[in-house]
Formats: sequence, structure tokens, C-alpha cells
Amino acid sequence: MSLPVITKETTQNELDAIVQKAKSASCFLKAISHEGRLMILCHLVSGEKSVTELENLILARQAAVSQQLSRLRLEGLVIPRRDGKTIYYRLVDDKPKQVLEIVYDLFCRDN
Amino acid sequence: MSLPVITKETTQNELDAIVQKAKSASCFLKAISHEGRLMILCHLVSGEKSVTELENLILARQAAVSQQLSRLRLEGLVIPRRDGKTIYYRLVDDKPKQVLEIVYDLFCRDN
DNA sequence: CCCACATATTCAATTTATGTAATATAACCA
DNA sequence: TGGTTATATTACATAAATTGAATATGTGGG
Repeated sequence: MSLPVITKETTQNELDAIVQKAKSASCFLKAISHEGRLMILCHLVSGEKSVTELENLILARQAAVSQQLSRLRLEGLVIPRRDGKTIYYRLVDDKPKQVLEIVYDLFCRDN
Repeated sequence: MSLPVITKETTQNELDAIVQKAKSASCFLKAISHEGRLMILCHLVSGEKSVTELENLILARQAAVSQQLSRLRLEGLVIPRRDGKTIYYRLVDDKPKQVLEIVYDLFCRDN
């Protein structure tokens, strides 16, 4: 990890870029750091799930799950697909997967 | 990543354990998902830093940095060491490092 | 002891997040 | 059309996070 080093020579533009990236990462992490959303994302790693399936998997009410999915949708982490009455959600890319794999390893395996 | 699978057979104890782990991970992620704390942690990955050094690195005021360090301390992510007037902070373990390396890669390299 | 420097804490104001309940929409079927 | 299932949205209350300013503590030096 070669982090951007900040010195006297760092230009304002470079600083802005660093802060901008920190902001994106921060938003992403905030989106995944909610207990319910975290579990939803974990379950989506193994493939798309309907809202009802998620309700059962994380033992939460319809409205709650729907709200959490809504937040994840707005943050661009998941995308819905309608099939008749049911709506299936899946991960947009593997950013969540990559981070969750580490987190899962750190918090669910050892310790 | 072999996630805990939830079925009809999953016992209450197992469910509790899963939720408990999700809570820990959630707390950890919340702690690191703040823009300022994120940058502080990034800088600590390369070794311990004094509060003043951090102030200059992330261009924030003394009180702000100190507050953010305080939160990280309470969450058990960093630990202080006093040397005369100055206090040096370092990471307690490499949990933050592991997660930050991925995040850094995802948000600061490509795209 | 007094001062200056490094850091921490406290408090109030504001913003953002969360949980709950109620209601809305959309699709399907009789 | 009317009912039922699946999902989404809204509104409100509450809690938690964040910010900024002010003040406090701890250390070393004169």
C-alpha cells in the first residue's frame, strides 16, 4: 500500500484528489457498516436474492429490508431486477465482495 | 468466503452468534468509515505518528484530530505512547491495515 | 512557581442515521 | 374489477455522529 505522502511539495490539486478519494471510500464504508446492510450484502455475495428471501435470511421486517436495500441502491452498491411480482437484488460490482471477504475473515473466523 | 447459511435448522444460538459478529464488524466499520479517521488510520499504517504530525498530514485542527483519535482509542483500534510532551499513536493490530489495503486499492488506484 | 507547548476533554448546536408504523404502488389472478 | 402478494415510500420520533469553540490537563524549562 503506497499511500499518498503529504509534504510541503504536495499541490492543492493533489490534496483535493486525496480528500475526494477519502470521501468516496468513507461513503462506501458508511453504506456497508450498518448491521442489517452488512448482512444483506453478505448474502448477496453468493448471488442475487429476492426481498422476501432476504427478509428470512436476516430475520427483519419487510419495510426494514426494503429501506436498507433502498440505501444500498442509492449508493450504487446493488441493483434490482424485477421478475413478475418479485424483485431480485444483486451486487453491482465486486467492491463489497472484496471488502466483505476480509471483514468476514477478521470477525467471523478467528478471534 | 463460506458465509454462515441460515436455514430452518439453524439454532437460535447460531443465529445469535451471527448477529453478534455482524455487530462487531459493524462497529469496526463505523469506526473507520469517517473521512478523518480513515485518513488517520491510513497514515498510521506506515508507523506511529504524533498528534501534531497527524494534524499536518490530514490538515485538520488539533481538537478535531484529538477527538478522532479518542474515538479510535475507545474502539480499540489505536494505542497511545507518551514521550515527553508528545504522544505517539499506533495501530493495535493489523485489522485496519488489512481492510484499508483493499479499500485503498479500490478507491485510490484504479477508476 | 510560571510559562509555553502538546494533547485531551467538554459542551452546545446541528446533522445524519435509524426504527416503526402506516400507506402506496405494481403485478398477478379469479 | 377486486383481492392478494411483493415491494417501496413516507412521515415521524428517537438516537447517534459530527462540528466548533472553549477550556482543561500534563510536561518540560527557566
